[in-house]
Amino acid sequence: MADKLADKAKGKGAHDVSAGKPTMADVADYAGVSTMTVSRALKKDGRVSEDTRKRILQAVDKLGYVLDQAAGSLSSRRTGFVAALVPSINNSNFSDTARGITDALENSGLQLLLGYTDYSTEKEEKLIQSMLQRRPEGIILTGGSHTPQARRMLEKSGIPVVETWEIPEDPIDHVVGFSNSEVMADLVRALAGRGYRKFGYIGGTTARDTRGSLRRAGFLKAVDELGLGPGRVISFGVPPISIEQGAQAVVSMLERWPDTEVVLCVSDLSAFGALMECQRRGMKVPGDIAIAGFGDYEISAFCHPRITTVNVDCYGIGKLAAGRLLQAINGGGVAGDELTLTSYKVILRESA
Amino acid sequence: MADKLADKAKGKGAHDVSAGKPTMADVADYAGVSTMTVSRALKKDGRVSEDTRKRILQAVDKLGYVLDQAAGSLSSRRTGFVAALVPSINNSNFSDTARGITDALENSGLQLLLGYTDYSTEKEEKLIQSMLQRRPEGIILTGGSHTPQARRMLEKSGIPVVETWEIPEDPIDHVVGFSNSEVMADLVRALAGRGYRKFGYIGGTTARDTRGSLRRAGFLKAVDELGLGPGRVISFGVPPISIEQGAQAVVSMLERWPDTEVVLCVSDLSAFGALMECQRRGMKVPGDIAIAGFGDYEISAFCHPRITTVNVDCYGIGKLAAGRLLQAINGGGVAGDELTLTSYKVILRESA
DNA sequence: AGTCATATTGTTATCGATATCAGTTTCCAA
DNA sequence: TTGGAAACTGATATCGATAACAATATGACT
Repeated sequence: MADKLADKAKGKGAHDVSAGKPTMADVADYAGVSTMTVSRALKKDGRVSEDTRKRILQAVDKLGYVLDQAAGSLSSRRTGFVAALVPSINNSNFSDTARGITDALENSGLQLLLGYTDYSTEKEEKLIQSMLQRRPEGIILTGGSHTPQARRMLEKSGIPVVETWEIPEDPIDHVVGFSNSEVMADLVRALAGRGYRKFGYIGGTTARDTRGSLRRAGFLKAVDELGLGPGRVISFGVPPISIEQGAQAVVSMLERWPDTEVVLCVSDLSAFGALMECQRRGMKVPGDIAIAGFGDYEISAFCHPRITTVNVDCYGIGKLAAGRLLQAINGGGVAGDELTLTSYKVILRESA
Repeated sequence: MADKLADKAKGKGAHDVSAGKPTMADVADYAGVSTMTVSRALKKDGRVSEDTRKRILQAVDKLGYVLDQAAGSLSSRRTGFVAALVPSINNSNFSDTARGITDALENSGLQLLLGYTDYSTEKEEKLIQSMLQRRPEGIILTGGSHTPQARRMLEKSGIPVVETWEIPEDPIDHVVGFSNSEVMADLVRALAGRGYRKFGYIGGTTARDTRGSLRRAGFLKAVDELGLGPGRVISFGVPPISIEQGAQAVVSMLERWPDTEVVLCVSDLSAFGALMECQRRGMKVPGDIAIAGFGDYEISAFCHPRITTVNVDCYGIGKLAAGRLLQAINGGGVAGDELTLTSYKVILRESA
């Protein structure tokens, strides 16, 4: 009733244009239609006559009206959000994936909620919880390791989930990724094919970076299968992997096993660090020692010598994952497989 | 009244737990309190007795309840969103800024909505429009160039705006940045101090990357002021700036002005490309030609030779911008200046 | 002319939380 | 004891949009 008084004060039905943000009701008043018609006019699919639509758009422009999606979400029960969690955005592999997701979402009307886990499942759990409060219509994760609580929340949420960048043993829902161990093993085989025999590996230690651990496992397995003795492994600290760590690790490698012929790195960044450190010490790459990376970062294609690596189509992972999510959200049932294997390619360049 | 019937059908007050997502009312029922008490219990500041809080949290856990922030936003009129637009996330300078923003927002309870403009003011305008529909409580932009429509929308929105990475002539609201031209000029002076006299510059052409244009302007101005004749400029295409462009541009530079002593680049990425290309051609850097970059990317500190550059504290820009935004959102009036100049530092290394 | 499909617009009832104000209880000082 | 502040808790009325269904107009077709 306070409302009625207010209305009276301003003149019945004449919503006050000057004060506060205009609402859809203001626009409706101004255009002489109901809010429902305004609502319809503002969506592309709305069935409204050209004439009234024009009138409404004029009113919108005149009043400077901006649709309030929070209100819309509540009543339509569709928030138009999609959540994606990546370990770090300060890593061009993952930012490429984020870009792929963004591009795939471009014309879907969905808004991306991006979060960084810092390679920590605990932080991932917290993020999942806070993301779910926004009622996203789907969620994209990196990797297959999650806390039990995180899994529970995701399962209960009832929204489609896409895990990326790995092939989890026990997937939650959809998967778009590749086998890190197998890809690394392929790289080992390719290099063995080039004649290298004494293999070294540089990578992180912790279980925190599961993809890194898988790559190391793939390295060890392949070296072993080729009968090239136990692989030589130098570990450094926790992710994020930096160039500097690669530089330090290659020094340790050379101290411990001076006759190492080729060093594979968990990431192009560490490979680059290793390469530069070798050059700084006057070593020839690949003459004195060969170096290979993982991830096909831009630098690897342009540094000197160019770095042998594996391209794992980071952008494509994001694009496919988001596409799969859209299918699951819109199409309801998904056609075909729940598992999408993404392509990868060993890229032999000059460094190994 | 339909409500009452429904209630009756299920048994008065006994919200159906098994079906659909539980709401706050379900939790309230289960815990034997009102929704208001549940609401209070779920915020840290809520004044609820320890006893009932525990009971409520148990109910939440039991029912697997997840707060719906869309509904909360509507009634509290606070969405808890902050929007940030960066030109590209696939550029470590801007992803560092994004990281700074994220970190500053960490414990504020605010959720970041991140968008990529691809260096286009048109796309920025579209993004601003769609972001505003989410009713963010503040917005962070990169750069000072915006479409008139974008400015209008921002001004009408009534939320605090922070422009970053530049000092706009006509700021919308708050600014956290530095003078791209002045910083580049400083770099020129520092290199002139090292004895270089014939200056070249590699950078983009378009007005699209205003920061790039400002840097070039600063270069030309400084070279001129030092009486070192007109600077030699090689332009390449539109952003994003790639390593490859730097490699190509340095070739053009050497063809056109073979006696160039030092080449400054709009970004470390192009500097790196130029450096590698020179090495590939057997040129000594800095012996035959010196190279400098801008932005202090990680590679510059580790490549061989290390690249002389300018650090512009990308992370700090993000952190300060978000801090400033928080002040404006919470504190209401902002203490002190609307303009925050961020620090920068010329870093002389081996390449120039 | 009458019937029915189509196009357009309106009415009503929520969506799920929180602000606000109003009770109720507790506890302590006088 | 008792008044009254402080601590809790609850009832009610929104917040601003949209779904679902209803109503009306328009026109085509038999």
